[in-house]
Amino acid sequence: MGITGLIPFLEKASSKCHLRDLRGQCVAIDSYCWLHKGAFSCADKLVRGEPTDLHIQYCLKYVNVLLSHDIKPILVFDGRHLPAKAMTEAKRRESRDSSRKRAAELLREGRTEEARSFLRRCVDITHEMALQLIQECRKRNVDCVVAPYEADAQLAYLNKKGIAQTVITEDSDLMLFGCSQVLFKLDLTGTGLLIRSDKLHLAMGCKEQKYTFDKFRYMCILSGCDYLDSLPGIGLAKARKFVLTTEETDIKRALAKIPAYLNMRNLVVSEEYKIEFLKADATFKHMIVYDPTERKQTRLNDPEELGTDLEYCSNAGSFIDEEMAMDLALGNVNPFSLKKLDNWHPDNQSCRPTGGQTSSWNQSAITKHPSIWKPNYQQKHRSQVKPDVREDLAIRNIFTLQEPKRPAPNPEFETTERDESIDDVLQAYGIKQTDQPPLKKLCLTLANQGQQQLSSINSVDFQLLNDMECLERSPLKSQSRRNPFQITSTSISSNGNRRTTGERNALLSPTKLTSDNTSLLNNVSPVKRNEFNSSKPLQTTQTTNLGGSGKFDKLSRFKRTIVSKDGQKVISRFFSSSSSHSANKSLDDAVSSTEAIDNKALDSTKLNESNDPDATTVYLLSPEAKLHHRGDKTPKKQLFHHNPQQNDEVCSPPPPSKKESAVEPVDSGFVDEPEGGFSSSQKENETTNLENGTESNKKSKSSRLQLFARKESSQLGTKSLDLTDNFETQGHKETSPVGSSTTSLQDDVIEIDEDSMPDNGTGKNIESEFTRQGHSREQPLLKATATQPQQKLPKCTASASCRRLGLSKNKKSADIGPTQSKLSMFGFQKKMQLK
DNA sequence: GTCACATCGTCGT
DNA sequence: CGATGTGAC
Repeated sequence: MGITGLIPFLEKASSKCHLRDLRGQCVAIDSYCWLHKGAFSCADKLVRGEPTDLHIQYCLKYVNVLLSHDIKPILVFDGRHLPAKAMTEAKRRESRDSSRKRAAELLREGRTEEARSFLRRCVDITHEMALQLIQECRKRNVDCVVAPYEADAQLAYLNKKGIAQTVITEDSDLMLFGCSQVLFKLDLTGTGLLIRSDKLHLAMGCKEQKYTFDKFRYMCILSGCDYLDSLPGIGLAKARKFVLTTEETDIKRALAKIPAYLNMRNLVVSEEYKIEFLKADATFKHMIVYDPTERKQTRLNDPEELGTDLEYCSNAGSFIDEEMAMDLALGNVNPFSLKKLDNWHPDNQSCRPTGGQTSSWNQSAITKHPSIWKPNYQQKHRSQVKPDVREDLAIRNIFTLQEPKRPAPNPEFETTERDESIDDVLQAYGIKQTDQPPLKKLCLTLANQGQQQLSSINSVDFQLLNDMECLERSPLKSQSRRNPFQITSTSISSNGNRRTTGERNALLSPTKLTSDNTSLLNNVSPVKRNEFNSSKPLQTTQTTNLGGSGKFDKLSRFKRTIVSKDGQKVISRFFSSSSSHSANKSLDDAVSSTEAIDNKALDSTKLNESNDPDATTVYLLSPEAKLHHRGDKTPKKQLFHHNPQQNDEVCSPPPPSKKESAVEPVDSGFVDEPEGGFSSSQKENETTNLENGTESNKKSKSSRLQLFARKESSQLGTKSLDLTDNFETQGHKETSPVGSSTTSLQDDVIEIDEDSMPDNGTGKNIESEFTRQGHSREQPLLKATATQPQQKLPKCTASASCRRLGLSKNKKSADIGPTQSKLSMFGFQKKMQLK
């Protein structure tokens, strides 16, 4: 049950967070949450015992999203039930049984819809499901741990030990176990609510000096927790009042004073309650957990260290023998029966990851994260405590075991890496220093020859050059045999829409990622980057400093916005109304359908249908968003129309939407791009490609479009240019997707002449904008053609989005205006208006 | 204002 | 599991 009302109570200790803010970290996940949510998609099958892996795939989507943000996930699963929770579990089982019976009755009566709702309520997350997910994770080299008892304590232990810097869960109990920071309400777009324990005093409403974590925990237990019901009439508010009022340090004596402090004369604090309170407290502090690096069970905190009488630890679990404990932690045994189900062992050579393969993932995926099960993991990877993507945590290439890809930008570099030598930096990025001079020379030459020449050089490289110069490091020496930044690969097949596996691999290979360079070194020297951005017209990143404060954290939350011409409407992805729920199939349909739908076949059909040279479209969705909105009927996708006469063969176009005249809020990705985050964008594309190879074309096109936008922004004046040749392969026909493009460099604004776009007057135009340096001027940056129903817009409200984030509707940002307030809330807000 | 309790949604398309 | 609404005190 958690602590009722705790998350809203902790509002002041919480902040909206995007996974990009956790880049480079190791994160421990309460996998039950994902499995439980995922089980909703196939509840009837699970209840009936029919084979399905939809819930597993749902979890893997989350794993994928984490990987795409350079985050090492550790999936943690519940183990045995604590004696203290036996009652709760019995009640749940009872409830599930009655739901099942009710569902069966309704089914017999033919009331299938009602039956369905009861079927959902009786889904139990079994260890077999957990094992199914664990096995998929093993294939991908994603670590999993089954807790001896509750996952909560295990998560807290991984956090306490420094193995995981953040914990992801939906259960507010995690805060009581002492996690330093917990991410709640994570969605597939990567946004969540981060609560930090060092801010808890703000939520408690007391001075930092007066605050102790013990007080917080006492408050929560008093208000009622899993291990102890609250005294009647005591909730969070009264418990808070009490723990802040009493000066009594001995909690047992303090408890006796509750009625007096709270003016509740009728309240009786029994001796039994006091003991149960101390037991509950000890359960939170000393629950048995598993240490994967030591390979043994231990307690979350040492009772001796905290002066806790072991007598009170009776509800905190008991130890089991070492070998069984290991098997339990690995997931090999059923936690309750201890029956052996699997025989996986990290030391066993035959248990190496083979790569993921599911019905919708037709690419293998093996992360290169070091496993926590490797001996001396913590000694070897101590730097994990300090986020550092370069050595330990980078997902170098989750597709293959090829050479590492240069890691995505890490905001942490701003503070931690600035003093490194350029050699170190370049090496860290897998760039040989000898690779640099020709590029540098070329850039300088071209720069000297004037702006016109720059159309033939990747402006991203110019940015890199500048950053290198800004670093003022020792001159680089010899000539390179290979320029890692040069545009080499052939990303587009001549048939335009379909790539062979080889072509796809080429597209995904590290050397292909020329666009990664966008801002690699920007992150090394953001200050210099800013200087560069403001002083030179050749601007390739969308870096924006909304507040003009120079604070990089604000920079990192740069917002690319999509605005109307008058800039009135502000619509974020969160304002997008969710797609209307289609009429549910009858339960009979769902449960009796034994013909599995071949998604792959469906997708390929769509792809073929979409192969229409007259209606080339490009998704502007972020890869994360695409995870959500796949398929041509999903409403949140934003289509970008190209002039077919421009011989655009960028990639396979998705089938044009049926209602081209309608417009839907533009979604993310395009606006959600981390600053300079091209590598991450690419990576995300790769990751999402895992799900479905046929998606790769449009996704990579989205990526290129983003680059395209940036490249456009780098051009002065009005100029028509063949952008794609700059970053696509030479020798492949690929012309600018739009005819004439105008840019306004000073405002980082790109304007693509809408007249060049064949929307035939049926589409609505959307203008997007980069705001920069606090400019309030809203300039059109990109006009795109959208295909979504305009009618959905009014549904989108700020309060709805607040609710979604678990924030108070009344929450306001004091120092910024309403628009920027929203911007800061969502990080990647967009403004949009429809004509 | 605070708390207790009941009810609903969680996915997917 | 949390979010939300309602009613009692």
